Amino acid sequence: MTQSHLKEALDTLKETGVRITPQRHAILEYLINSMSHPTADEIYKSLEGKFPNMSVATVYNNLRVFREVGLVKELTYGDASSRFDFNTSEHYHIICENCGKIVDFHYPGLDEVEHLASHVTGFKVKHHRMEIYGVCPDCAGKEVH
Amino acid sequence: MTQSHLKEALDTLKETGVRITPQRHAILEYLINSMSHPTADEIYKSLEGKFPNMSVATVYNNLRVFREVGLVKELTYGDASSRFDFNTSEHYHIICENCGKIVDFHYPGLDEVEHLASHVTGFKVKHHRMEIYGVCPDCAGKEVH
DNA sequence: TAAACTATTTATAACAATTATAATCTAATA
DNA sequence: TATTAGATTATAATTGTTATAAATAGTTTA
Repeated sequence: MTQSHLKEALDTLKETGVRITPQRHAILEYLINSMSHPTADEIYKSLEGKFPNMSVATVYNNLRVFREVGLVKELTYGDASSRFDFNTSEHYHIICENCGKIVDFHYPGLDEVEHLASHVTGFKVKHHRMEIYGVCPDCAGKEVH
Repeated sequence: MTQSHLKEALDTLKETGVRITPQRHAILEYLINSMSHPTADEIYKSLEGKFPNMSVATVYNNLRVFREVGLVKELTYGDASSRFDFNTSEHYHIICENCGKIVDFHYPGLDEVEHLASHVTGFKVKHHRMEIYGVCPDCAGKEVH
């Protein structure tokens, strides 16, 4: 499953004329295998064993490239740095306010809300994002008030 | 209406023991009257006529104070800086991808989604956020591809 | 009211995430 | 092989935000 995602992603790069470099391959692979929605810096640190000379700029550059061809989504929450999510099927995120964990949450999609918003505001609606906030089961026990 | 919002907000500050300084009064007033979901810097610039010596730090500090007592919501999108929204009734935002305009959009609230998310993930759900993206009527005509 | 204390503002420095720049390196093409 | 374009690296610059310390204003207590 992971392998097919990677294969498809590489095909997308070929189709859009983006060269597949070792760094790009590794960043993509890491993103696909990671369930943790990593920051650019986390990716950078995780790959420095494999690529001791890789620059942070390379990570940022390529995340931007991936985003531009639609392979990756950038998630911005209140905290300092963006998180990156390999763009598979449509899904939302639920975020723990205690430990920061981000968990995928699949839901049919809110077509109705999009339609209503379009009707009320006159916008040509393209897409939407939603996050749910709460406390995860792990933190629920040890929560401090 | 605006006036009553301001009055209520000042009451909230009194209740929570937060001093009402001229700067705080002005920042609150600006936020309430503004329909544009301003950044900290926009607030700072808008008030420099009234408070030539006010520091940017004051704006940030007080926006944090307001957020902590629930008067203000911080909105973080993909772009560089946070936007601040006076926290009246529950509403969502629809954002123009062309000009960046943010328009309020009222909707009943997605209790059902919160419940489902809670059920599926085991989180104790607190709240959620949603933004809709598209192209506003003003930009729809002159859109470039 | 005066003195002591606390909160707030200011000015400035520090910080951290991201982007820009220029040089180097790699790969593709002629 | 020579030329060119694209990608990476190292580093500097930028920007939004936060931390710090001194100055100021407001509140409380004697």
